[in-house]
Amino acid sequence: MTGPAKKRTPRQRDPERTRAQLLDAALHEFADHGFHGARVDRITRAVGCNPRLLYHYFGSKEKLYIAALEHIFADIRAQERELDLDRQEPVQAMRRLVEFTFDFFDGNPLFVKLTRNENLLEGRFIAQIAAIRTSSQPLLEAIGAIMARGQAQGVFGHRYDPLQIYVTIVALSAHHLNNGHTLSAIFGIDLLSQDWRSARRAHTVDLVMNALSRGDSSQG
Amino acid sequence: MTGPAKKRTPRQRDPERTRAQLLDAALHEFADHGFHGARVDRITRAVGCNPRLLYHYFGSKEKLYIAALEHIFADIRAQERELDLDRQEPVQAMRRLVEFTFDFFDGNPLFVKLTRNENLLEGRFIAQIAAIRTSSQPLLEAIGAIMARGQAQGVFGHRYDPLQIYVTIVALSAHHLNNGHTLSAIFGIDLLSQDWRSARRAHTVDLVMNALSRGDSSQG
DNA sequence: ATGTTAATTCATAAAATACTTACTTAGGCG
DNA sequence: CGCCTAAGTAAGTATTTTATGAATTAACAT
Repeated sequence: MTGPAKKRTPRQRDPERTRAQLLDAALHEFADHGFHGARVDRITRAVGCNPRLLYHYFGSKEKLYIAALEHIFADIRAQERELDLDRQEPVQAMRRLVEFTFDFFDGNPLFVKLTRNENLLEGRFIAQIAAIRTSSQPLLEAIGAIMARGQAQGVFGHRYDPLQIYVTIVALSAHHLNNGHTLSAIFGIDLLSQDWRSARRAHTVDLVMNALSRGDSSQG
Repeated sequence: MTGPAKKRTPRQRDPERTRAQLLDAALHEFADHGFHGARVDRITRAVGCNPRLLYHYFGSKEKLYIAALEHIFADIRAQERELDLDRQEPVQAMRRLVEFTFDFFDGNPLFVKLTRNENLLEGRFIAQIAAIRTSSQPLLEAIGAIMARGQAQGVFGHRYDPLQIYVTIVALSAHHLNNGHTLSAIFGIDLLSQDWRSARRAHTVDLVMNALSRGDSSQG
């Protein structure tokens, strides 16, 4: 019976929450400014805590960055696992993968931005994250399996390298997000508008399905 | 002792050369580290000149960055103009455009890197470069013309939006360069190796031509 | 209640970093 | 020759930014 002792103010003494808030703020800061442009100070101010805390929980700016990177990559793994591609017909499975991939990038600007920055750094930190490789191997195998089944059934034509196909899907899904600002400036059309992105989605699905299909099926 | 007075070291008093060296060093520095990560000090040390000179010629780090961006974008314009797409048969013209685009990105890592960083900055500076929009309009028109001719001749099928097609070409050509480090780390395969890039080239040409063609022509 | 440990704050050290002020020298031109 | 401007140098400085050392406060088991 601790009766009135229960009155703990919610913000006080909540390490997990503080840590989570710091990580979330870091995610946004690194996404918006890159590793070098990110300011530790801005992160702590966004959370409303002391700079000292950041070092208490994460040790350094680098380690915080790595934690953020790891966190965001864990997300895509989780979502990919729900896809359940093996139980569907090849054509439908492939269409579903393409749509999922497109929508994932479209709906996760943080992922897109952090990945871009990590590539600017030549992948210096992603290599330090264990279990990043193992997570995506099943995906490649799933793609290979879909293609093999499709070929056996005669609905798919020439068999491409699964990795090429996956890179193609990602490329078509994400390039306009990765390079939206320069492309928009160059062509005077907003590639990041909802309209353009919707059109891009249809185009992406179209292209991939067209590439895999036998070629004598779909022409209108 | 004015005898050896002729000993003017070649680096002295050569403004054009110094300026060009600064710009070139800046190009590499900004490409390798991004705007925020770039160090003015490193640039001047690479040239072997005094920091003051950089400000003498360019005014500020920002203006130097803009100058570098402008410089690298001037390159692609010049090369694009040589393509001469209107005089070739549609299929060949399109193939040539795809190959050129692929090879351009493949051979210009500086362009790829600077573009990536400019997108990280949300295109803050590219908008300030006049005449960047006008330069790429002819390209879109050329693509539209090729597609119209191809359709009229019956060698191309359904007509896509030229901008979608161009973004597709660029996406397939550049995504593995833009995201090579993360993709390589994830899949455990070096996407930046010469072998993989060669395979990617064939794949890119294949996909684009396949997308445009009527679909009943090429299947082996 | 009390001693221990973890969480938090304060104050600031220490290192980079973009940019300047003040000066020197080179070389074209009358 | 001697002036004048542009090119170049030497040596800062003001400011920002990462990172800590030590004091303070809350939580919790005993």
